Amino acid sequence: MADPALPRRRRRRTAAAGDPARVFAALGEPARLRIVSRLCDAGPLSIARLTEGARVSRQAVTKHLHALEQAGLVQGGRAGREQIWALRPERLGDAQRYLDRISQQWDEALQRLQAFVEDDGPA
Amino acid sequence: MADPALPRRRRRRTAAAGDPARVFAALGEPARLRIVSRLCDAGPLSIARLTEGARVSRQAVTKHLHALEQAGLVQGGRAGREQIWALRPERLGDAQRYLDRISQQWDEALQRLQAFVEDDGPA
DNA sequence: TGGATACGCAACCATATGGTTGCATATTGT
DNA sequence: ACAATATGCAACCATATGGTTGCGTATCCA
Repeated sequence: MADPALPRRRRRRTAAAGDPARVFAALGEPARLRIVSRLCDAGPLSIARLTEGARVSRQAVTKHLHALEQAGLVQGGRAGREQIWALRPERLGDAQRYLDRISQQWDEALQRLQAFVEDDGPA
Repeated sequence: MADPALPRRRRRRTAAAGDPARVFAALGEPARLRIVSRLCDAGPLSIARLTEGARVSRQAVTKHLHALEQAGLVQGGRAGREQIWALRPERLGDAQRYLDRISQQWDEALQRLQAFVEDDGPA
């Protein structure tokens, strides 16, 4: 990590890996999804910087950041008088893998259906 | 702006592909995520069948199904006195691709950071 | 036909959620 | 020290959300 603002690993109170709904819920709010997106391609940003691009107040942004933190998607740390928030891509990976898994289940279900049709279907 | 001269696009009640937050919000409710998961590996199910596995009332399940429909994740149809709901995997694919995209942005940001460190960093 | 099954609709309720404003605190820089 | 900046905290508010119950309707089947 190049950013000295990021504190040491603080793994508390964040969503467990086996809680995909929490991550999806966090991403399900347009303002929050935007924050995640911005952190994704701009790197760690302060609350003030994040508020610049948003249409809501600083406090609203702060609340969203806390929600994202609860979901394990972002992590914050202080740098002087600023609080810097950074993306934490692990949970995004979790969400991806979850979608992959149920998509695969869907494909398997389709295959089972095909097998059933071939077996029992119209002669 | 929609030019009135252009052929009108089919207006859908369901979420547009470019509305990932809506899909994530739909998946962000544990009960709904469970419904999606069940439809994924069990195939189309009636409301009664879906209610069997749920801890909430049939009406709650119905509401969730409507929410999922709004997000474009499921589609319902009648079969006699039953209403059958089926998964609609396209939106899941959209969500997957969205996560892929921002994950990739994150990777590119990391690479930019590395390039910056190599260029300007401690000699 | 009549009962059982499957569902839709509407009203209602408690809480969660997203947003705001006001004010206090800490940090920076002159 | 002082003003400006960046943030935290708490109260407050309107609406959305998830859940329930009650009741009416359609369909299946004996």
